[in-house]
Amino acid sequence: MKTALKNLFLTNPSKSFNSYIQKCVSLLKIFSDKGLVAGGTVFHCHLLKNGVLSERCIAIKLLIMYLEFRKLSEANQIIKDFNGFDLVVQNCLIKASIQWGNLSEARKMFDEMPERNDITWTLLISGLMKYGRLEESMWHFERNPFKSVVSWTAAITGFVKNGSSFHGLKLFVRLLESGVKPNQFTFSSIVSACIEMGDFDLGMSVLGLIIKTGFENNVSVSNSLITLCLRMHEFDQARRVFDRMETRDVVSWTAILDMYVERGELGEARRIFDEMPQRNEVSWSAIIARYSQYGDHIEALKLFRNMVREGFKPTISCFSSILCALASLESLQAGKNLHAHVMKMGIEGDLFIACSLVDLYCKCGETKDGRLVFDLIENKNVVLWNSMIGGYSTNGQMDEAKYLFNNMPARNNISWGAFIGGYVEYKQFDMVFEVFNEMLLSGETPTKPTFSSVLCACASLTSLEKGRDIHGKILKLGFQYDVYLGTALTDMYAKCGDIESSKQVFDRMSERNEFSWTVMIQGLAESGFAKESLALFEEMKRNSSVAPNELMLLSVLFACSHCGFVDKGLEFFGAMELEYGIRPKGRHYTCVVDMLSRSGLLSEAEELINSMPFQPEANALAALISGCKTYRNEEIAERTARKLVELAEKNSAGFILLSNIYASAGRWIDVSNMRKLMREKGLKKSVGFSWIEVRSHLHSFYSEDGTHLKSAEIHDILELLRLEMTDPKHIPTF
DNA sequence: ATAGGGTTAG
Repeated sequence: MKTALKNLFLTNPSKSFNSYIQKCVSLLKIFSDKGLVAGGTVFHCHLLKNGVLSERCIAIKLLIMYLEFRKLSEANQIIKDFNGFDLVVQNCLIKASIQWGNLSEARKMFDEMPERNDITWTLLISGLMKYGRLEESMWHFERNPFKSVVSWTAAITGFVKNGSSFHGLKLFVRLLESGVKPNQFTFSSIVSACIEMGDFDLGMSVLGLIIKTGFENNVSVSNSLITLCLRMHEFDQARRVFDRMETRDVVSWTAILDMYVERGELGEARRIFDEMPQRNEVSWSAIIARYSQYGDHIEALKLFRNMVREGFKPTISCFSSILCALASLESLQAGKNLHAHVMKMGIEGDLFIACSLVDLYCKCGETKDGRLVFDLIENKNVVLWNSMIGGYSTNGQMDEAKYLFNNMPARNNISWGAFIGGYVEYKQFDMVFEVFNEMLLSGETPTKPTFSSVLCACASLTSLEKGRDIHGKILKLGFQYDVYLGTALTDMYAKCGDIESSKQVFDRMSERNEFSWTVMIQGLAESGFAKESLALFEEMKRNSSVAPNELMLLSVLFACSHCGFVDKGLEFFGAMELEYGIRPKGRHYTCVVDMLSRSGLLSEAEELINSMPFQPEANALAALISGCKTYRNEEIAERTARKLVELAEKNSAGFILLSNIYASAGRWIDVSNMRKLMREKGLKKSVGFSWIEVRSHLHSFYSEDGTHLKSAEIHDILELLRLEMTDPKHIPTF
């Protein structure tokens, strides 16, 4: 930009007029492409001063610039000065109307034009396609007297971008039959169609045609071919295409960068990124998006800062990646700052941005602000609806989620999944299965994450029957087990007590992550297979790159405790911080206290409690008291009980345990005192409930009675049964 | 005027 300006001022308009005009034209294009409103306006004055506004090409470029800036009055002024509407000016206006989404205006202008050229027709055809009006577009295409490659390509591209690749291909065949020669744009589009249809073989036969017509060395065609190979996971082939290219542009580099990212080789990708001969905002977006997708949000933010520092203007996709990173980090303040920035740029109406913003606010627990963003968007798409429903779901606002779900104009399987996920997270399992069944009845196919959340519900209910049923459905759909689904199945079987099936699923998984190992180790430990659990933990340390985590160590300690491996347990406990860098939490202490108390090491257990850097869990004290009971140690029991009373002042868990201990000792007066005290303090025991399944419908019963619809009837029947059992002479009267 | 790389929801 700077050099272009300097260059211009060195040119004398009176001496080399043509070169001067050409430089002005290219500068105007820069102003309008980069959206430099102020610079463009000043440059307008400069042109006025030099008296070159009457030059046709200058006036047109100026008009295009003002249309780009949406400065309508300035644009109209230029049209007036230039003496009205010729074909080129009208084409510019049609293009602007389409860009601003005013299709009816574009149609009106088109219909009223006295003459039209190929560009006019193509503008309308591609414009209609852009807004999904396929039939209307084709109607014009068929009537277009100038069927050039460009209009053919516009129509083909329109089909591909609207997900009708097959129609695009049919049109391509017609193009070949008509004798018009396809160009590099056409081929790029056709390769995209193959990608969209997932048809690698078809892509390869198109490649034959590309070579035959001599386009194989074209940069953009090669770039699409790289993407074709990437999508089909033919990474070596992709690299071969890249290596064969004579010239590569920033797109080629970005595509190959993405290949390494896709293979999970982020280090190699970063190396390529750092060594790329040229970068643009898309290459930046690509690497930033991937860092965020791989969970390194901090690095993504650092890269974003570097990008801005190097003077690149972040694109919409880049903003949405960063907003997504901020959502994952739950940094509300930074998110709000970026929101302000987005508003300043005037892109808050973009659907990608809006979705990310809704997600950001909801992940930070601010569903109201999320809703504000949601309500401001006029043309909502499914994704936006789903974001909002998902936001309410994760925040437990199921009534709001339900209302939106019932009133959305169009649902897809992700909407169902988002809605069901909320019920899973907030443990309303009867609703989970009700909605899930409704989903199946509606003919929607659940996605993998939906299956895994429903499996999680089965695990929580320990409903093996339902779990197996879901497993069957997954098999029937022919889903490949991915890590998430495999882990969910492993967990479900383990929690439902079918440890054999659990092990089977785990053994068959081709890829295992931290969660997979955790659920299996935990499953074995909690099902009483302590030795196997410990062995698996050792195997993981030996054979995988997964590092031990808090939950695994809890399972390992649990296993040691239940196997009576006191020494081994203490060894693991000691190694937690030193070897694995995990600071023991309350749960770990409780587990070790329990282990010591079970084996009669009461004073060691008491010592451990006293040495804790923070408040012990009430359960730890209860475990010790229970040990004292087994090994008859009144002294420690008394001291510990006093601590429990102290603790009970602060939380309800302590109260409940204490009253349970009193109850098991038969001290009913103390029990009733505790209950009274709890009521006075407003402490509430979390509600207990149980459930049964009748004809695949789930009935829940809460400890506060009367929540079941047929509660009264059930009690009547119970009374009948009781009578029958206690009074042999009683004859039931049905 | 037409094309290729990056972006949102569970």
